[in-house]
Amino acid sequence: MDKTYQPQDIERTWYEKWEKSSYFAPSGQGEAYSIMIPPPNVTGSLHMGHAFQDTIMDCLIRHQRMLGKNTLWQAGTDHAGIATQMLVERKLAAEEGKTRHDLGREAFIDKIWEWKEESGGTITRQLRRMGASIDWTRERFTMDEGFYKAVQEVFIRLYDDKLIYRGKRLVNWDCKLHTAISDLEVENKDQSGHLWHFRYPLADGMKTAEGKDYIVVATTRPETMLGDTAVAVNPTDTRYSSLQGQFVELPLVGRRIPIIADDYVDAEFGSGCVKITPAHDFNDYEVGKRHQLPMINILDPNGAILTRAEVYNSDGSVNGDLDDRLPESYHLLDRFEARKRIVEEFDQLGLLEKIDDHALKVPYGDRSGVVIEPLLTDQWFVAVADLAKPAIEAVEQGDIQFVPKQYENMYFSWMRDLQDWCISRQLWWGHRIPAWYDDSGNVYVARTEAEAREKYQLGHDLPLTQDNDVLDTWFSSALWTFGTLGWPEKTPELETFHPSSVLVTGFDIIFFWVARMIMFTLKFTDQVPFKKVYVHGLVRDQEGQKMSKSKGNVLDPLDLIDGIELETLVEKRTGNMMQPQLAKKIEAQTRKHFPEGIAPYGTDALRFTFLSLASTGRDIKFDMNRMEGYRNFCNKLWNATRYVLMNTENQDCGTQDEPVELSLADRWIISRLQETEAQIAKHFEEYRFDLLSNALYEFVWNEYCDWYLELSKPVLWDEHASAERLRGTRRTLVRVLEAILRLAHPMMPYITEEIWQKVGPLAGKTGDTLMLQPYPIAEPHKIDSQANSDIEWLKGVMLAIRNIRGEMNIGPGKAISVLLRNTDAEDERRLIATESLLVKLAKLDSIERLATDADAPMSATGLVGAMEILVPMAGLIDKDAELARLNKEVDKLNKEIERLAGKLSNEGFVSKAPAEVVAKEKEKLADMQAACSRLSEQKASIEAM
RNA sequence: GGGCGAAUAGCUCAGUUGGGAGAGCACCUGCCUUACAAGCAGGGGGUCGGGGGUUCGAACCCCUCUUCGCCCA
Repeated sequence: MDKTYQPQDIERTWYEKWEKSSYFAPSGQGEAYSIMIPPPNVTGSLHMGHAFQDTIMDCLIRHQRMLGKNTLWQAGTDHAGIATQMLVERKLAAEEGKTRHDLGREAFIDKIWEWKEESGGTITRQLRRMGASIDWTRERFTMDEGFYKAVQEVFIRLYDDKLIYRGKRLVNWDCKLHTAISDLEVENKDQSGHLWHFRYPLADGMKTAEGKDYIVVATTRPETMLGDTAVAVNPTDTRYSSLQGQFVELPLVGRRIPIIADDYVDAEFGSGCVKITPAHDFNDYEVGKRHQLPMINILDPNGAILTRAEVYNSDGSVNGDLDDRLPESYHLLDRFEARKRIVEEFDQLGLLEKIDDHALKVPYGDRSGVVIEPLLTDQWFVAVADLAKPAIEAVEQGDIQFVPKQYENMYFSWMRDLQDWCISRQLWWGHRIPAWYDDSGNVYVARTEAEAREKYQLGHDLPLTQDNDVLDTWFSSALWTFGTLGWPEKTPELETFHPSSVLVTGFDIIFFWVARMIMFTLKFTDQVPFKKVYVHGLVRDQEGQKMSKSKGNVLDPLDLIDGIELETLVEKRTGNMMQPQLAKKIEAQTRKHFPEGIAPYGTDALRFTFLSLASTGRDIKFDMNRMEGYRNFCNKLWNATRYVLMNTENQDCGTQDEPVELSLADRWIISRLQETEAQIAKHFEEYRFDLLSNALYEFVWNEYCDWYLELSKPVLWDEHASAERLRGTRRTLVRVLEAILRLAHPMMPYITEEIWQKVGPLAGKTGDTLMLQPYPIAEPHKIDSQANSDIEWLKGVMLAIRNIRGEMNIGPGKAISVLLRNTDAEDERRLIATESLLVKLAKLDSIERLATDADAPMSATGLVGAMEILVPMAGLIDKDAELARLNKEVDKLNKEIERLAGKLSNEGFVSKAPAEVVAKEKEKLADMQAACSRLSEQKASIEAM
């Protein structure tokens, strides 16, 4: 083996071997355990969030596989409607100078498929590098034929059950992409804008309480006034009580609109009057519905002013009564141009009261980057009220449990205030809505046109055209757990692996995905989609910022695995940017954070880092220093193995269960292994990957390496040791290491597999791969509390001696003599058991006992319980150094004694605290007082010399 | 404005019915000791965001304020 751990040498070959050997596929034996990957975007590449999430899933699935479950981890990608369409459109424009309209719908979709075949697999290749033990033979894509069948089936059944309807509703409209988009795709940005205060003249000669012939409304979007259909005030606002039910004359358009009263209006804000534009604002839309106001749409799909407004009644039906004319000078004027012009015109008319600066949130499309307009359009909706009820109950009753539990509140709060879900998108790429229309606009929903004719008994000559829209990608994602297992067919996979065991996901998509999966899955399978939802935090950069391409702080997980030169990293981060003006800043930032580029850390170190960061918090700040620490941990494990192999290969390790004699150290490390196994099992149970990885780290480094390997040396290097004793130690060395490898495998699959190939056989294990070995389970009868306390005592003695060496500057090479005083029977017993170990590990010339009252030569002193450890100072140290050291100790003890004495002299504590707590404190105080007086005596005697 | 979350060592974070403040990294000192300098040994460092309350006892429970983050209006 190399002297240092070199991850790049071992990773690739193992993954290929595992995959080729079908180790990832379900075993077909045992209880089923399944995880469905949250499908990443087919256009995407692996980012830190994926890598984090996939590490957790892989850790879970490998653990369950080793526990003997019939495990399925199924992966796939979603078709990402907008993202994919845009990507291929850009490519088409760049390469052929064409738009999708030049090609037509079918040819364009063919182009997308071509692109998908060539480039769609990036992320799955990257997943392999992460070591993800996915059953690739069952990889799914939301646009697969079989999956489309499930999507259609769900749509048709929901429609037939009246849970899907089509209607004219207000949606988030992207004026550049010409489609409705979901709330998830809208990014609200803080911006400083203005609040324009307009005077609206009162009709019919009415006057306000103050005698004015107008009222003032304030708006952040003046252009929408062309579509106003009311002015609202708070019903309790006495300033306007006489005006409720009266009318204003809407300037520029001359429309007569009512003054209504509604609680929605905040009397304290502005003038207390609000203009109501139901067709262009979500709040106004609700107000309009409450008051049966007409809705007047003034914008076209580009966000320009229409030549004629579209007027609807509050139920969405066409209103032919109201005047639909718009001022001619605004026709086809862009919304922002119109805004300017309207403000000017109000000013000229003397109707502009004032302009205030105003901070507001402006919605932007996250793909297009343009301001989103609420727009009245014909869209398909899912009526979610009936679906939500069982979905809420499933969580209330515990059929689905969130981990951590607090996220259930987040889920409930959203589910109890649910809006109907707009599922149609005006795109070409996606699942086309299975609905047909005749010339008079009647809707027929069926799988095919032929089926529609049959189902609705339509004549062959009735012309039908299919709906042009496609479904929201989340609509298909909501079927992911059962749609990918073959539903609506009753497949064996569906029978075995549904419901899935756990969903691993970020809290940011609880609403958009998790909740919808629960609703749809319950509706169509009468099963929950998953029994648990493990919700993890979001990965952020070292400054706590969200990682995003425009901020230039993204890290590619593969660069952390393979390493990357600084210049390449800078180029990667600043090349091909949406906002090139940020490049300089990003370059500087990158050079500051990664002055040397990034070293190759390997997959296992990256995975271990993710796991150790997976606590219950919402933010995960990724810290390169921690990853370096865990790379070092891999190296530690590597080198511990080298030591074990050097001392066991081609030697008698008791593989055939020959008789052995186990030393105290052997019994101790076996005992601690059981405790560690129990701890790890508990942490797995509770999804505490941070505590889990920490428990492993602690055991491997601080116990196995720091103590057990050292304690094994005196045995293995002892020429007089018996065969049983040598065998016992060798067997323990390899067996414990082999157990460590199995314990660690779900976290660090590569290094453990590589090492296990050598260590496994020495521990008597057979099998081609560590992956399929049984996971270690604690055996409580092997917990040896006496061995534990004896070794703790030994550590105490070692620590006392090392402390004296360290502080007295006695080099590690220099052997010293030790005197022991005030030993009790237990100390004596332990001394006999460990003397040879102490002599070798602490590098001692001799250990001698002194009678309890005997005088000692001038010595440095340490305490283990009541036992004094004296290191004679002759020729070694100066008096002052030892006195300083003792003073420090005595001061520390005195502080603690003062605190405890105070506590125990408190009447309240002694009478009210539990008796065992009081007894413990008393004992502690007595021990410390004893220790303090011993050290003080020692101080006095040194001073006297 | 409403809701949620966070604030513990220089940094990143643990801290499980309330009972002696921890880890890793960084720092200081000494060591190339035959597994490992990506290491070993020893050491220093915290008013647990501020204030108030409950309690014999609070990092932990309650109230309040401050700062930061996210979601919603």
